[in-house]
Amino acid sequence: MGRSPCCDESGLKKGPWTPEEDQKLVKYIQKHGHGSWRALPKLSGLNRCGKSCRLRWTNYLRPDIKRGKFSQEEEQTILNLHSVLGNKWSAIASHLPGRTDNEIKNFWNTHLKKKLIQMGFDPMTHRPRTDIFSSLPHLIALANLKELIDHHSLEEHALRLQTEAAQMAKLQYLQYLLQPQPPAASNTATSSNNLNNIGTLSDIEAFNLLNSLASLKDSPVSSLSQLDLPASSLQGINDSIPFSHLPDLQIPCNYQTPPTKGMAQAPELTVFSQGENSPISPFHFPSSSTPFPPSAVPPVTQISSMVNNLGDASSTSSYGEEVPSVWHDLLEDPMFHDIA
DNA sequence: AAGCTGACCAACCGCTATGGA
DNA sequence: TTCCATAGCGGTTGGTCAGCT
Repeated sequence: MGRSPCCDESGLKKGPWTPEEDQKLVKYIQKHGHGSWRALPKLSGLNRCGKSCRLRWTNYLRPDIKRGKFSQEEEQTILNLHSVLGNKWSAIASHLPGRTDNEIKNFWNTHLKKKLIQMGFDPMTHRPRTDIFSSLPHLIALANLKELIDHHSLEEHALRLQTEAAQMAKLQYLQYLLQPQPPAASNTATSSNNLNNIGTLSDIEAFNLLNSLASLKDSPVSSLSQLDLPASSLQGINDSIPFSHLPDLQIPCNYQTPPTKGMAQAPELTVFSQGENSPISPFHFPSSSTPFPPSAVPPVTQISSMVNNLGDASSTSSYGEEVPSVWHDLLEDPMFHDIA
């Protein structure tokens, strides 16, 4: 079966568009609409294939396209939506008026993805990257890290903290989405929760978020019921979503959220390690400097930077423990560099 | 000044989905 | 139901430009 060639047909121009071509296309569409893209090039006098015309129009010439740098809010929205939707660029673009999927995709690939990687996150899962720890068994054997093990396996602890923080971030974000909005902050939309704050997050997308959270059920302790979610807030999503059939969400740590008072103040989150009575760290989420609503990113960066600082033997991390000096020795070892 | 490198982004490629005959 | 044309989407490529050596 032959796919009809697009621009390979004889004589059709490819490559960058000239201002004259742009003008022809815009003039034609303004006068006649695009109608059939296949027929458009002939009718408008363009020596291009219809697909090329369509892309040029939708990605560049459309009058409602917003150009220029992405704002902080847009960046945050992209991060939030990507953590839920993945590489569904058109779905993400539908929440950012004036931005095209192509533009968002480019922005992601050239900026946001790198940012996440630099901060130690897997840009696809928005979770801490574990690959940097994959050589740990070698390193432990290499450096005889009894001291580190005595320190309650700091690196494992840090890794666990990262994972927990990522999971909590998602829960926090879900909780944020479902919070009832104070009347003053609400707009005219019928929904009464913060789903409005990222445009119109669809029911399906909210459901996907819930499902992604439901996958975190490996360890005991917390459940959805521990979230500060008034039953009425769930109505804002969709009555047809069978919440009662969702698996009970299991989070591998305790966490407490003081009752939130509308949107004015971000909830403070204190992390408790499983089975322990005191907080495992002075770790509050979100920190005063992190943007709100949070994506999966902000809280974890604190721990990530702490892990990155492990090589500095004299530093005391936000974790509150002195970094074992053995890390310093380890990093000095030439074999470490071979592995790394 | 020339060459190199990396960032950026418009455009293309190829696949899937959709709708009409 | 099948086939085909078209639209839409996400991944990739390649040209341009700025900064650095």
